Amino acid sequence: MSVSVKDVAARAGVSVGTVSNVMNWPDKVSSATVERVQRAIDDLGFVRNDAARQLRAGRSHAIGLVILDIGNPFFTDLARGAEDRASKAGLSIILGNSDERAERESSYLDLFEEQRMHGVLISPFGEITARLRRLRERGIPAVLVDRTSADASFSSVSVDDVAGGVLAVDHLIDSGRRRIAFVGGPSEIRQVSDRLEGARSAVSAHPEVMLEVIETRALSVIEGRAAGNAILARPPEDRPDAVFAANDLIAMGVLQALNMQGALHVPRDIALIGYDDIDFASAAVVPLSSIRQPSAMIGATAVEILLEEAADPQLAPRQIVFQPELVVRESTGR
Amino acid sequence: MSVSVKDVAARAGVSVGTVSNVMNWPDKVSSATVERVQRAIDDLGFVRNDAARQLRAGRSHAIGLVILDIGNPFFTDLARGAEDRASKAGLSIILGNSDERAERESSYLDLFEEQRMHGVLISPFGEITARLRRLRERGIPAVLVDRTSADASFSSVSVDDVAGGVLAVDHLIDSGRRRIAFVGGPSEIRQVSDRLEGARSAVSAHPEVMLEVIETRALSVIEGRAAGNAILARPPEDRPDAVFAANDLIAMGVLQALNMQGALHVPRDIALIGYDDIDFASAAVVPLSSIRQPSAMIGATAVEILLEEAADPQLAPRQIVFQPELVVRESTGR
DNA sequence: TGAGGTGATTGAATCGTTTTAAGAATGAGA
DNA sequence: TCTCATTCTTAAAACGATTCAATCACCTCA
Repeated sequence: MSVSVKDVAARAGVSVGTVSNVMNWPDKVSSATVERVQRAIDDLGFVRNDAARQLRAGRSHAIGLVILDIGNPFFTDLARGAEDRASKAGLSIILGNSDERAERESSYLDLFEEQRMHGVLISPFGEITARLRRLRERGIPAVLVDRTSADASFSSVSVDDVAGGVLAVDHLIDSGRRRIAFVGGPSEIRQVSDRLEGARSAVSAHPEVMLEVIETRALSVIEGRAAGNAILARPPEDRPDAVFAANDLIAMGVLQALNMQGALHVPRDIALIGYDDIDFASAAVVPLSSIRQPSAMIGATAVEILLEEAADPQLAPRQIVFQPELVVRESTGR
Repeated sequence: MSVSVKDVAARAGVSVGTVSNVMNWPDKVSSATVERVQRAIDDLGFVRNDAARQLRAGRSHAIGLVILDIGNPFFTDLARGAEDRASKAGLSIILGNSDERAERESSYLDLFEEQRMHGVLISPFGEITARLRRLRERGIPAVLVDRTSADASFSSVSVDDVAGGVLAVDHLIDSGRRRIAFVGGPSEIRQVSDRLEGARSAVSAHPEVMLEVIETRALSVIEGRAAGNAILARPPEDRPDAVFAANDLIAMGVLQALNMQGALHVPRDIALIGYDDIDFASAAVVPLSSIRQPSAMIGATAVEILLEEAADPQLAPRQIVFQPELVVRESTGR
């Protein structure tokens, strides 16, 4: 059923070793032989068996990537970046979606260990440091993405959410806003608390600016709309003149609520800035200002570090932190 | 560095064959031995090497899935359904995103052939029938998802988009609308033309109902908003009283345009129905009626068929077509 | 003519698991 | 005591690509 190097060797009239050399070290083989073997490969439609290669090599030619949520554009962009970088090194990416469930995360790590992956990239959900440590002992390096390693024992590539919060609020203040509401939650989510911390720190430099926090139960459009309606219900003098939403979904909800009645206008009465810069942000009724994270770059950099650690397991872990970027659109204009 | 069956066997004081039996055919081994071997496995932290298993088995324990667009919730839901069904059979899903690029699609097929996958699920983009045929000759079955096979030489699992068009327009007619506009495009996309065909067929049974087509250049929010503005610009007597959008993104754009000015009201003046039932549909300012496709079911069914074909390559290809479902929300109320 | 060198090719060993035929141990029945 | 079943267990042979020491062919130069 299947064609093997043996068949190719027989057809080309050479030994299996030579066939292997043609594929992996063509310089070692005379050009006449290369051509003859190549023709045999084409004639027979030979495709090498990766399992056999892997067994011999001791490790796979793929990198495992476990992400938290495949529905989140941030992670799919990250995966794309990782894929592009990996394919340059002749490696492929195996994508796993943990869906924020510890048992799924764990079963992907099992799979990746069984497959003797070249390395593992993971945005961790559960407590997996021990697992990763064991993988490393077995020669499979791991790099954290979008999270930092608590004890710095693993390399990580993440984004500075505190700086993002500063960026957003500084922009609001720069454009003349003085009463800022932070909308988002729950605050246990690190991204939320970091962004809020950034907001607080930006405000602290301006005594004339006030910051209030409107906590939501989730980072969804629905919750954002509820918060927006709550703002609408207040007497005008109690309303903020700017909203910093913890992510774009919240911002879209707030925008819908404020615009709905026609009583208030974004950005005239209230400026609005979101976070993540998802595709929908630019397609909103009023295009949303937002904070963009270099998602693809994170993926690419993580692969880069992983490759270096795979080549030299002695390397000290590194923590890479990217800076987010302000994207100004209509929703914070005047 | 790595622990192998040999090490386990040595520690448990049995042969490697027995260790293998403990893992794969525990009934063949006395319970005392099972326990002893199991302890050795745990003590040493043995994880079997999948490459070696695969090499011996001749095929991998994974199914390859190539989708068109990882950013589209329809496909991620489909992937989730496939994953759940596959894991019940002890198989894992390797997800590839072709991004509607022929060369990426092709390179995933290369990868899957090198890996001697258990089978391949694919929503095809380019012309790949010949490739799939070769895979089948080599013992790797393939099932098409979200597309039918032109010559019925492969099994497929898809959704009846024509029926979806009928569902949508019947619902609009049932709720008293008489002047319906279909908004979507480009018409080369099969989904678009099928849905329009369904709309036409629903209208043809009602001589009092008119259908017009407003073609867009893409299935995006922006294009939808442009179409909505075009409708707004018409004199009131020329406007449709219902819009059937080719997908939810278009529908959201139309909704934004119509609601923006406050001149028209959805659903009072114009009813609006979308297609796909994405998460954002229920979170829109006016919750969108839509046509839901059983995405997860498609994935699960495709895996099911694939497994049957993998077990018996002689099976005749089957074409499974699912029926879409009407989801009524406010946007088509009165 | 023969020693030495160079470059191309070979063939056997190897990776870690599963499978299978053969072997050992135990017990039952004659 | 011997034979025949019945369990369990073993050892060796796959699977297919890669690697590396060994061999071969050919050439150069003393």
